[in-house]
Amino acid sequence: MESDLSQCSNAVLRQAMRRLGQLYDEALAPSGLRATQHALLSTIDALGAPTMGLLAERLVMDLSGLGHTLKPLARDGLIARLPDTRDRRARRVTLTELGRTKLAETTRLWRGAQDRFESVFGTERAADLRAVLRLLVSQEFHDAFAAGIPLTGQAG
Amino acid sequence: MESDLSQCSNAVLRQAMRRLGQLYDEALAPSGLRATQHALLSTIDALGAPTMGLLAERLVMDLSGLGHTLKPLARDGLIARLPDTRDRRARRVTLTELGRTKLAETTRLWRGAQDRFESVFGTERAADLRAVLRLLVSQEFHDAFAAGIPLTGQAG
DNA sequence: TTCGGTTAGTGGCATATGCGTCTTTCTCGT
DNA sequence: ACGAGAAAGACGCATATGCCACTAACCGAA
Repeated sequence: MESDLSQCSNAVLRQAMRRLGQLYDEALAPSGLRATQHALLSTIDALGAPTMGLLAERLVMDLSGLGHTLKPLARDGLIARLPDTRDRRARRVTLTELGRTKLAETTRLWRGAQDRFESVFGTERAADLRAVLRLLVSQEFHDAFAAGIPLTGQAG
Repeated sequence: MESDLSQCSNAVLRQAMRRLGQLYDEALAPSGLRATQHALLSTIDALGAPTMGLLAERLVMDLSGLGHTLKPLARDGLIARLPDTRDRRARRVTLTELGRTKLAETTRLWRGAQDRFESVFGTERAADLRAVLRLLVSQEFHDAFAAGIPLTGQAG
């Protein structure tokens, strides 16, 4: 029937997220951090000392949601929020020494899960999946959806 | 670099979920329900009067997580949890009259979002995406991942 | 029948996120 | 320089979920 969950892109995406999230979380468990937290630390590290806004944009997250998510990491001393000297409204998020150490640890564990996923699911299939998801996350798709105009046929 | 988020299947999947979830939620907003709640009602309806366990399995959710998620729906009178006469431990989840009415409403709104997504993202691309995600959610993949053995090359 | 192990749910605790509202700053146009 | 409106976060509130510990029921084997 048309209400079959497997036909709803959003529902299937959510199920997949729960499943894969569990696998990655399991792999990262020894570090005490979740996969989402590793992604957070990793992105902060990659951006240097991003403002909340930039970080939220990169993670495709709501600004306030990001704020909530960062709290446990700040509480545990893995990150710090420094005031921006240029714009006193802004906050620069940075990794602490402890945060950098933790990131090194979670990165090692993450790589294990990532490699395992690739080899089991198939390197090519995994790469294709990421490509399609990246398109889904892209600004082009977002704009196209808002306008109700089909995406121009770029590689997906 | 290898820690680039776009290279992490799990991270990209999560970003895509946030993005798509927002679009579907927006479409369902007039009903006052979230996309996740519509999926819940829809699945309950499709299964008739499933036990919590069966429902959780179908939704690829944790049993207790499902219990929490059902609370708002029960509070608002959209579903009811009836004791199973055969097994007094089990609970049968069913839609109330109000729940059925609400489901009809959300289904209409959901179809709008679904159609829009298909036409913008591309019918074929959307179908392919769902197929890959279904494979990711499948028991075969789960078992293969646990064993560390590559999936046999079925269509994906 | 009775005891031990298993199964179905519940509740507490914690993270993950979005929305709306409020405060503090910025930025401009005049 | 001043005031209106935009921009960056902070917070409370609510849903989404998972893990663990605990209780109530079931189910076989002895």
